[in-house]
Amino acid sequence: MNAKTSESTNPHTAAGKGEELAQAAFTLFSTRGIDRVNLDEVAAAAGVTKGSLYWHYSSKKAVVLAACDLYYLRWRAQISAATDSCAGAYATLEAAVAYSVRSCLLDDANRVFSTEIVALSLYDTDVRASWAGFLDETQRYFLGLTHQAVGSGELVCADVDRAVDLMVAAMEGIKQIALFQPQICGPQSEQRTCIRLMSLLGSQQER
Amino acid sequence: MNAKTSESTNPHTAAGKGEELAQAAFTLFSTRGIDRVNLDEVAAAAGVTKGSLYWHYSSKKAVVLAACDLYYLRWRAQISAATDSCAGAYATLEAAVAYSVRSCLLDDANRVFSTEIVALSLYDTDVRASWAGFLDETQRYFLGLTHQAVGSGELVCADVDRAVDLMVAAMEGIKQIALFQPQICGPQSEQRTCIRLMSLLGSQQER
DNA sequence: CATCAACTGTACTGGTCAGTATGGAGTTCC
DNA sequence: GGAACTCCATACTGACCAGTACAGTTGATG
Repeated sequence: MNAKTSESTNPHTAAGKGEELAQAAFTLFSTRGIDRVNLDEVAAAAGVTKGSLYWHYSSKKAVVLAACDLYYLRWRAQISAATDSCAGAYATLEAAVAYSVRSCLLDDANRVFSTEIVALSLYDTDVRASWAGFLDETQRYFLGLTHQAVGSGELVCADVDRAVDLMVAAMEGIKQIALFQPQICGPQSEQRTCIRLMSLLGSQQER
Repeated sequence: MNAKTSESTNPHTAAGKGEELAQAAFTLFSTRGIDRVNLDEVAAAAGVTKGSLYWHYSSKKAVVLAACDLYYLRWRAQISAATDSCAGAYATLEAAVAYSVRSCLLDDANRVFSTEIVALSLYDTDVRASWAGFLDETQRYFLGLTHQAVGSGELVCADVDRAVDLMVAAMEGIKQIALFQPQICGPQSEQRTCIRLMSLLGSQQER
């Protein structure tokens, strides 16, 4: 009960050990899974020991939640990096879908981490709430872009809300199924997947 | 190394303790998760002790794989029960999708078990191979029905293979997302989800 | 210099649990 | 009747690991 609580919920010491521990935890969790990584390893990967880790975080669950927050931050940074050179809502939407598909199919760390968190969410309401917020954020992100693309006449879609729902669900499903069908991870399949997902959002209008 | 191997791979003693242990394991695993259930509990739920369990199964992993096989058996039984009164490929397809959506959205045990197995598949190649076979079976099931419906003129679909791929992926995604959006589990939403998924397979032809 | 707070390391505890060792009970078959 | 096999229970081991106790160390501040 030191500064633990404020640290884990509000890591104001940006590049401090708290942050470094969260990064080490994320790296380990997303390669070997949460249950298979102990906090001694996390601490060691950050260059400290468990005694120090427990000063920054009150429990393993707090470490997991910090790793989640880091994952969200990185998603935001990467999705905006993948789309910042795009002009127009439709092009942005295409780039965002392309980035998401790529990370679903090729980024093992992404798959491992999200699968682990989903499994944890079955039993832990805090983790579930955290991940639900993130899912909601991504959904709203795609929803906003799709509405923009429809508004600008680049896209025609009868029911944007449901279309985005379905597209996001399909994306999650593809991420999961890719683990069992590695053959769908090739570049040509990746592109076809993007086209299929985009078609769920409506039909593109020529100018 | 007793009769363990033959038992776990070929449970010929149909209603024996081996089967009963697998059922107990499935029930426990699909409510509390695999890591959170120990083999003493599994044995106790089947009315025996761990010593007996280890005569029937060589390891916890063997118990998990037996529970998987039980899950596959039950899926086959339930999907055929849900469709056996249907006349025609399209009606069968509709009923199969409706059953799958219902079990995705409302059946917690189904969600917990499959999520746990997917998470385990990240690290265990045997479990992954087992689940991959099941995914392949379900995919081929929907593929066969869709081809039939197209062949009989009830359905029009340009690319059946890709359409089924996408529909199955969307179904998996919906199952996962439902954990975080309980509001989509209502009956009216369930029906809309079915219609949406069916529309992925093509457009129905009036007779 | 004394004091306090931030931070870290070492060593330990307590609980959990997969897997093992072993000694049976019941049955079958020679 | 005894040998062999099937099935089961009791008791134990050994490893793992989250969390705790506590004693530093460092640096800022009055």
